[in-house]
Amino acid sequence: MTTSVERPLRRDAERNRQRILDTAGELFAERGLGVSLDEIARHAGVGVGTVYRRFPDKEQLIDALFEDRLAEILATANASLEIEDPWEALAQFVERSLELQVADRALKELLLSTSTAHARIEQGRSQIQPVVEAILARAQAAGAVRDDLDISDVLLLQHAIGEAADYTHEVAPEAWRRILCIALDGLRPDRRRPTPMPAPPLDDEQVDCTMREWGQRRRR
Amino acid sequence: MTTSVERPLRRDAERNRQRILDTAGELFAERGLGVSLDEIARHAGVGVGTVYRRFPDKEQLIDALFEDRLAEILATANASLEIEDPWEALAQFVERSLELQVADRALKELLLSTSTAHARIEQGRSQIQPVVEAILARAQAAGAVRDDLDISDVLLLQHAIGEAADYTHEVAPEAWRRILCIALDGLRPDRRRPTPMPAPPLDDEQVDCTMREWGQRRRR
DNA sequence: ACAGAAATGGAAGCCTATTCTCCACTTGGA
DNA sequence: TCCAAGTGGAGAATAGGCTTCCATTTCTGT
Repeated sequence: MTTSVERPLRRDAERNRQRILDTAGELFAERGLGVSLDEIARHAGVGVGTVYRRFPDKEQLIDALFEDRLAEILATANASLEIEDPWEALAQFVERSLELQVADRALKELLLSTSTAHARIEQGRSQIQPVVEAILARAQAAGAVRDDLDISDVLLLQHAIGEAADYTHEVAPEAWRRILCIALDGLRPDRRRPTPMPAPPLDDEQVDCTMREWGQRRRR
Repeated sequence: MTTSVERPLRRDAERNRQRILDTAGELFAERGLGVSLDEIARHAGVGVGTVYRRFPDKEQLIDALFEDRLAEILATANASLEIEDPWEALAQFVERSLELQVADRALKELLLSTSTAHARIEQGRSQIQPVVEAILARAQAAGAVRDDLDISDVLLLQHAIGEAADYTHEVAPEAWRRILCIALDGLRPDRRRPTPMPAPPLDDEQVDCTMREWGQRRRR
């Protein structure tokens, strides 16, 4: 290998590299992995050429960015495993993990799809799975969750609720918590009263806005 | 108006028109409103020109197709309103409406977004809303549903579960029923036992396939 | 202060995909 | 038989993405 000696970047280059990483992080978070490199460059105040000089292609930029975001979810899962109440552990994990996904659209996309292009991210995900399994198993053993619940249901619920969050994101950024509340209530083996809703419902105008906004986004 | 006399189409033209409508219906159902007119023409075995001769643009083709599909949902809602048990009425409506949406991706897209381009469809949707409101109000009056539930939650739940259905569609087309089951259990004001799940969970391999497949679809 | 290596910007080339137009040709049916 | 109605599909127009290239600018060590 001729590139084995890593010579440090020139100071301005290092600054630009960081700028690109930061900007890409923000744009991906806001609008998903679809954002073009042209746009990232523009927002970062550099030329496209500069982006390509640092990151051979889009995939590698993404890898560089999201490795540690996945670690965050893993940490969340582990933290939940420490919570004494087995039900609280599960509920907290789902809620916290959804919060992260809602705050970062690209993270959600990476979490829910597999691609051979992102080996390192793939690996991050495979570390999370067993922890979630443990959280679920414990809750089930304690009789805190319906016992026909499967780990795949947890994944699907996250996808479903995450999508609802996207839907209302611009208009009522907390509305997804209502759906989560309903879903969590549905996970309990028995229940006397509904859990109080953590957010107000959408009014007619908000529903209108949401649908109009969604229509426009689709059209793009 | 010079076009007031509607002269009938030549027989071959009428046959082609129907072919286009049928094919478009199938393709839209399968892959959503994103399908191109070129593709519709190819599948219908006609030239693009023929499509444009019959339908000035894509919007009008869509309008022509989906007016009666919306009527179907309206009929479903009205039918549910006839059901004696107020809880069953709500549950059946949500389930049946989701079944229609799962079977037709384009229908789902139209149902959840607003666009000035589709006035007639817009109008169809506005007829459905009050019926759903009535179904919900009745269930609430009977104490069959948690009373902090709002009509907007029903919409959001449909969006969420419909999306989950899309996610697993290729691999486990019935999996969404599990999520619906959980959500419906979450809507009840109290509950001693979980409702039995209506479908088996996904196994590891199915989860893998789902995620891989989803990753590929996104990339397009 | 200067040489020269490193880094830069962004126009340009090259994709792929879409919607929609146009017209030489074919076909149905009075 | 004849001609208005109908047809197919090449291609214009538009849009948007990724990637390359190189004349120019900026840094850094001496």
